[in-house]
Amino acid sequence: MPDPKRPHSSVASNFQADADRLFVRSAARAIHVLSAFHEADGPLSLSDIATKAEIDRSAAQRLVHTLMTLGHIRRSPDDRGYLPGLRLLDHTHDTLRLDPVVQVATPVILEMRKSIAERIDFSLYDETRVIYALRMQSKRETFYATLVGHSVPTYCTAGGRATLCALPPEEAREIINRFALHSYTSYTNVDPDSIMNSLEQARRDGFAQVQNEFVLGEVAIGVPVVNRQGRPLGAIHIAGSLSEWSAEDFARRAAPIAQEAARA
Amino acid sequence: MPDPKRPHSSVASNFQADADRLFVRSAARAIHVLSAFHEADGPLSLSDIATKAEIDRSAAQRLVHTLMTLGHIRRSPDDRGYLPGLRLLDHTHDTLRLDPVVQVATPVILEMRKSIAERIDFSLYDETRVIYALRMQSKRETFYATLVGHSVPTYCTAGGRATLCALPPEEAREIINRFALHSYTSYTNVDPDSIMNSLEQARRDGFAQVQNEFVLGEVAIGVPVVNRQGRPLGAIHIAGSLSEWSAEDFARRAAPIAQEAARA
DNA sequence: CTGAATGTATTGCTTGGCGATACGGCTGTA
DNA sequence: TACAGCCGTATCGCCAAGCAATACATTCAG
Repeated sequence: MPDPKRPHSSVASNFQADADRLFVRSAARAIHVLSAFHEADGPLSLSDIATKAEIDRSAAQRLVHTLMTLGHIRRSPDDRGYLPGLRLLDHTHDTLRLDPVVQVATPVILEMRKSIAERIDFSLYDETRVIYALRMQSKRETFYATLVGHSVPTYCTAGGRATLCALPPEEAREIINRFALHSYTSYTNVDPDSIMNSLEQARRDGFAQVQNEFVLGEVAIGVPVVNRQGRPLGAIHIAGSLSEWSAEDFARRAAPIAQEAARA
Repeated sequence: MPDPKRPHSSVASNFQADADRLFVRSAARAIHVLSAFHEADGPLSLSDIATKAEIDRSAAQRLVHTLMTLGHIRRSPDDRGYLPGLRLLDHTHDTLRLDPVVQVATPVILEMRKSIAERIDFSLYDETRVIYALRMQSKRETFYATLVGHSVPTYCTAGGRATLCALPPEEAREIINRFALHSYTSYTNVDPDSIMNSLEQARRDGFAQVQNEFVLGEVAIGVPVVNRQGRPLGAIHIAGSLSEWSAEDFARRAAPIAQEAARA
């Protein structure tokens, strides 16, 4: 029962099911502060951060102060708000460098690049999305979503479908259902049954192919990378432009390369 | 005066000059836990983390537990320790995507790639080091230090010297002195005066050139990217192999391209 | 000039986090 | 096969670290 003397109700226990005696709230709040930038498209003020992290301004002040002294947050160059700090990139490096999948994938991807000039990526599986971890750009790169750490949905991308098709169908379905399916282009497939069919097809072919569903004018094929038990760890994918390739030619050319790479 | 009843002396206030009433120790500790992986070369156990983060096992347990529920730490695939979690890559993406320097550098770098086939990188200045933020690999890439977030010293790399030469000499000197100068190769220049001379040279030429000092067989040139006040923000650098280029040819070829790019 | 932002600083109360300790399960070895 | 030494996990009582509220100096827009 809430203590009437408490100035504010403790209803919002600030995330995390209560009575987890090992959960350190301040630590989680610090992470929430950093995560506030996920929904940002420019520098954030203290109040912005407080809102997005769902804490009060005081907490935001303390946490931002702390994270700033550690280099994980900095003021924006024009002194008009806060930005993620460069020290975060050190953790990036650790994450990639220590990831066993990335470790073995790196030389293979570098080798692949010799056989095909298109854009090659390696991404890691994270349930409803895959996260770009290694990127080899092609000569003609237009948009700038070419950053490491970029993540895309599993249900409508070649790399994503590749990982899903390595799962038991019921698990894949569960993940697709969990998603708020969204039409990125007029070609995006948002029907769960139809997506399941694509997975079935990909399982037969040994690779997933997607055209126009996420980015218009793009054709991509993806091959899953699985562990010993057959569970997906990530995917290798190759993307090309539909103005240069027919879908069939692209698959014929790229799929064997990716498949061979995935075998290693 | 220390209370004799306190079971352990509070001498070690766990980093951070005391009496900073805004400093949230638990938040800092969480970051220290993540930073423990900087000195790791494989999965870490709880005790490893405790040691490297300079906290006790209990604290490590609580913090790791918390960070794990947030996806910033995970168990290693073979269940033999902890690794940095994939959620950290989301912060990577934010850091790069929101960085104003990266924002303007990206299209320029992508454009550059059309004119030269060697390895092109863009890195951000962080005092004693520069951190790789954008990477365009060349065809023949051998080692796998090709990851985003990788950082290298300022004093003996082309990108680093480029940023230093944009600083007032006394500041550059101060940063060089702060460094434990280390010979990466037998060619590494570890004499502060001599490094200062290289900076002077780079200032005259408009670009910094380094051969063999950090990686044997490699020649690289770097051009600083500065803000309106002339302070360094980062550097564009191009690296090639000494087996294919003479130092002079490489500079003649690469420097103008990089300089033009830096101007934007 | 005013009103609403910004970032910064202070304070007293209390609960969240602390550190010690214990435990069961592996693994390697003596 | 016993044992020593790790591992990760779980519990508990105490108290200072962290909390929320509040106040304030600046800056900027209207």
